[in-house]
Parts: sequence; C-alpha cells; structure tokens
Amino acid sequence: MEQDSPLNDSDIQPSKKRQVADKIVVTVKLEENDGKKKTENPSCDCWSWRKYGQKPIKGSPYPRGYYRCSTSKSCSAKKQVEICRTDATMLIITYTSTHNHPDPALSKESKQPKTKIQIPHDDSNSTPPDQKNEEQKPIITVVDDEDAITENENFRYIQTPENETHLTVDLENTFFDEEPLSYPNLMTFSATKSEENDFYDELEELPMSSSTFKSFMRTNFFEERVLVQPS
DNA sequence: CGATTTTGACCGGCGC
DNA sequence: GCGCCGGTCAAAATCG
Repeated sequence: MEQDSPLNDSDIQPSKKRQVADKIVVTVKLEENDGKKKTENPSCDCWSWRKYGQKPIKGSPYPRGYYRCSTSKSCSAKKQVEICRTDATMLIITYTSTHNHPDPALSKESKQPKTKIQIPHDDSNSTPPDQKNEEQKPIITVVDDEDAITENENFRYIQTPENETHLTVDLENTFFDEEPLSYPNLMTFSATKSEENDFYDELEELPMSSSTFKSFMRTNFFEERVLVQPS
C-alpha cells in the first residue's frame, strides 16, 4: 500500500555490507518495582513495534527479539531486544534506523501503543505463564558502541571491562521530566545519512514547535551520530 | 476479523 | 569451500 513502490528506500542495499549507520544501544535496568510505579518503559518509546523474529544468541542464554515499526510499512525503524547474559535484569535494546514518520504519540498522547517486550524466563521455577508483566525499568543506560557520548548531568559514564562506554541516563530526570532536554553532543545530527538528513530536513519544514520537536527527539532518544562517511 | 506473535526456514556475511 | 551465526521472511497460530 504505500503508494510507493517497493522501494527506493535506501534501506535496501544488499550490495553494501551492513554499515554501522545508526545504531543505538540502550540498556535498561529492570528493577523489581512493586508494580506501582507506572514509569513508562523505555522500550515502549511510544512507538508501535511488531515482532518479526526471535533468535537465540550465542553466548547468551536468552534469545533476542527483533522488532519493526508497525506504524508505517515504509518505516525502516527497527530494534532488537535482548537480555544481558550477565544480568538478567538488564534489558539491552538496540535501535536501528529511524522512523520516517512522526511519532503517533505526538498526536495522541492520551493513548500509548502496546509494545510488549517479552522477557523469556529461563528460570526453571514455576514462574507464572503471564509474560506480559513488565513494568519495571527505572534506569536506562545508553551504550554507544561507537564513540563515547557526552557527559551530561543526566548521564554517567560507566566503564565496562569490555571497553565500552556505558551511559547511564536517569530516566526520571531526563525523559519524564519536562525540563528541556539538552543534549549537546547528543543532538549532533549526522550529516552523513541521506535518509536521516532528509528526515530531519522534513522536520524543519514541519509545523512542529520546538517543544514538539523536543518531544520527538525524546521519543527517539538520541540520534546517534552516524559515523559513516564514505571516503 | 484484523493485527500481532510465533516459529522454522532461508539467506548473506564472515571466519577458518 | 564450508560451516557458523545473525538477521529477515513467511505461514500458521493467537489475541483482542
């Protein structure tokens, strides 16, 4: 249905190896909340996701789920959800590509789409079958596997033995606060991705107010800096 | 009844 | 060249 053809979207380029275009790794620390805290799930970034695959990952007892944006067929936004092999309470969400359409939540902030991340229980305990019971996610850790992001009051660097730079984001102070998000370096738009450029270019033309845009950015978390610069 | 999840098959890239 | 592994597709099943 999209009046378009199958595509010209640059998302399909089999001839090129997977370039590390936009890849954001967000680590969410799941804590046993009493279930009272209705903190939005970072994984539920207000977008509608449709699961299209799941595979066991080597080195991890937990499978990885593959989700795609279900709002728009032409939307190439994707995300992978897996559980940290060392910390079962750590949810690793990897975002790939960006949405080429406004966040539906912006229009209707009253309702939130249902994105249910399924957390496979590997415990042999007689855990209840209801796997839709995840409302716990107080801390978000953004892991930039490329370059270190910036340090912000809301961020905290965490050096991992693996050589990665983990960014801990205080959810309540960052996303759920109405304070103007200020991500100095995080806001650095990459001037490399044509798609993204186009995307943001459109945004500029859109009648979005700065606050709207902010919200938009908030939903998108941080547009990572793409490092792909073809020589 | 439509949208979404599930699950195995399929495919392409990479390392050996 | 082969096998491993990660990522996607597609058909069937399930849910609301």
